[in-house]
Amino acid sequence: MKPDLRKLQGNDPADSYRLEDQVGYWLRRAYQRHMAIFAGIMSDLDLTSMQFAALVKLRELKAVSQTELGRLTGMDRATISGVVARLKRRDLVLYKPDPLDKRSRIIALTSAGEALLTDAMQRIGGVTEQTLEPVGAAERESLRAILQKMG
Amino acid sequence: MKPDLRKLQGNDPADSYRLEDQVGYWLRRAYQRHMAIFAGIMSDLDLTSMQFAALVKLRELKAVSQTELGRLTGMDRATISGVVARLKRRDLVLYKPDPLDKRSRIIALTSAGEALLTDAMQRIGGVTEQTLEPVGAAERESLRAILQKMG
DNA sequence: GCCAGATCGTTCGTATACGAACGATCACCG
DNA sequence: CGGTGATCGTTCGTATACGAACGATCTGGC
Repeated sequence: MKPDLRKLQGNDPADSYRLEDQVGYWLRRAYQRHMAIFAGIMSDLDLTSMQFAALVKLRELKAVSQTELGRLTGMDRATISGVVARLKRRDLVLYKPDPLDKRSRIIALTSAGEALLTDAMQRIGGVTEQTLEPVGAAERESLRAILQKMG
Repeated sequence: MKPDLRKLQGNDPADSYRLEDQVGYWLRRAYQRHMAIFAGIMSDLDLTSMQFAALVKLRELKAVSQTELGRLTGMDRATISGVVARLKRRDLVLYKPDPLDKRSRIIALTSAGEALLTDAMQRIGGVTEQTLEPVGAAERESLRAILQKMG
């Protein structure tokens, strides 16, 4: 039975490799779904998850250099540069010179930024809830523990 | 004790929100690290993980329409369009007309594509191993189960 | 046989992501 | 003090990612 058209002597690891069995694929899928949920819930605020992350960090720290803000939110210098520029264009953040370092640029929230963030903050629980909806409480804790080890 | 400068009546959910506690953040970090590992191991092949995913699916299915290839690898029409175009430019895939549907474009591996994929396939185990290195065997299975539910 | 609606792939616009090279500045060491 | 190496932010080039609008084609129903 099961004639199986694949070569019988298939010792090539390639033969049994399936995209659907790979960690990277699972991570990507889950992250992609999370992003879609975020975008859906925040759509009328016109705020991406990276912009949100930057605003959250700014609210916590009041003022940080651009590169440090990138480091804290997991974006490299080139990436945070664009994210901050777009927030600045909408007057959600402002630039201040660093008196101690002429190279550095200090970023801070504007009141418009705080207001938008307050709004977003009220919905972020829904994003988490929808993202984790298929996952039980005990599993959520496992997930946290494992992903934190991996990051 | 603990004078805590924050408002004492702080019932605002915003006050306790920390980026580092969010699922989206963990997922992003883990995925980012995985991508860096992939890029490092495959660097001399000049192959991204999305290009790899496309080649893997093509090897499995021999020939698929472009949009279907995107669906199977988790890329939308606009994204797979660029990925396939870059593979075509390097002659790793070829285009064939679909005799049953003039709108459709069938994609298939070239021998160069197969050769490159064989090479990549020999290293992919290392990518998985490094990605999951901090995670024990039992946890790997938990991770798979949870992420699959979430995707 | 024809038309309305779905689907195929493209293109545009926008937003990450990140390596590399760059000029400006800083920090430290001798 | 002077120089060397590190760091700050920018810019360029490339690769995803995805919504939206588009022309071409297909499909089902009448």
